[in-house]
Amino acid sequence: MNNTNSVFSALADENRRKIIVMLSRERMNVNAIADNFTISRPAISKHLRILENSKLVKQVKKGRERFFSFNPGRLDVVFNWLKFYDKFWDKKLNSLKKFIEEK
Amino acid sequence: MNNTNSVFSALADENRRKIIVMLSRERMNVNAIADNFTISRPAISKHLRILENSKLVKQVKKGRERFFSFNPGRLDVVFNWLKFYDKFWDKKLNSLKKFIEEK
DNA sequence: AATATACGTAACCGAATGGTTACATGTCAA
DNA sequence: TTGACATGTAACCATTCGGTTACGTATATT
Repeated sequence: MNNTNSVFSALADENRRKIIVMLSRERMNVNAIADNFTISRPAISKHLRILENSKLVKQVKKGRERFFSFNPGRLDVVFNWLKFYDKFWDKKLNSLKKFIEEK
Repeated sequence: MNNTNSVFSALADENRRKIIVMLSRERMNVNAIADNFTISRPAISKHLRILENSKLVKQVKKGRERFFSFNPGRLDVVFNWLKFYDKFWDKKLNSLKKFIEEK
């Protein structure tokens, strides 16, 4: 699967988006992630595998645990695709200006 | 299907992303769209239905033709989701500044 | 050494996805 | 009004998806 496909389809699932938001705050092991869901741990494992293949998250093994963390750089795939529509960015300029000025 | 899901999964297909890019340049009828693909016209119709349900494109009937056009405002769904990760935007500020200054 | 913990993997299942062909319908053109 | 054209819809099919339960394996703990 090509990069853009893998990223967009990884993001097309609500549970996976939730995992990403969680991992953006702190790295977590599989059980810690699964505790936030009602679905089974193997189901979470599958989602993590998909996220990993899309490179939106990465994994480090530590003893018997696997710690997952968010790879924000991978959002560039989305960001770059969004750029195809220049007018979209024109419309966004004002809010982005505000955002910048607040920093 | 909720808004975010419908938009991200609409974007998860390469053919549909290609349709969006095409429609962002000009509105087109179904046959004109299908001419750019090797898959069948009914397959294109299905993709258009999905894009329409996600509100990424809209349709106007004119005689026996249906003209489809891109609804850029709908990309806000993606944009807004991307905002969950503030640090992502911090990193983007410089390039966006440039972009703004060029306008 | 025995047991508990943290995961992965396999096999399975129903539903959704992306494609096809065949046909129906509404509109334009001769 | 007959025929061509633009498109939708239905039925079908193989594959993928998101979930499950059962089991295997490596690492800690006692």
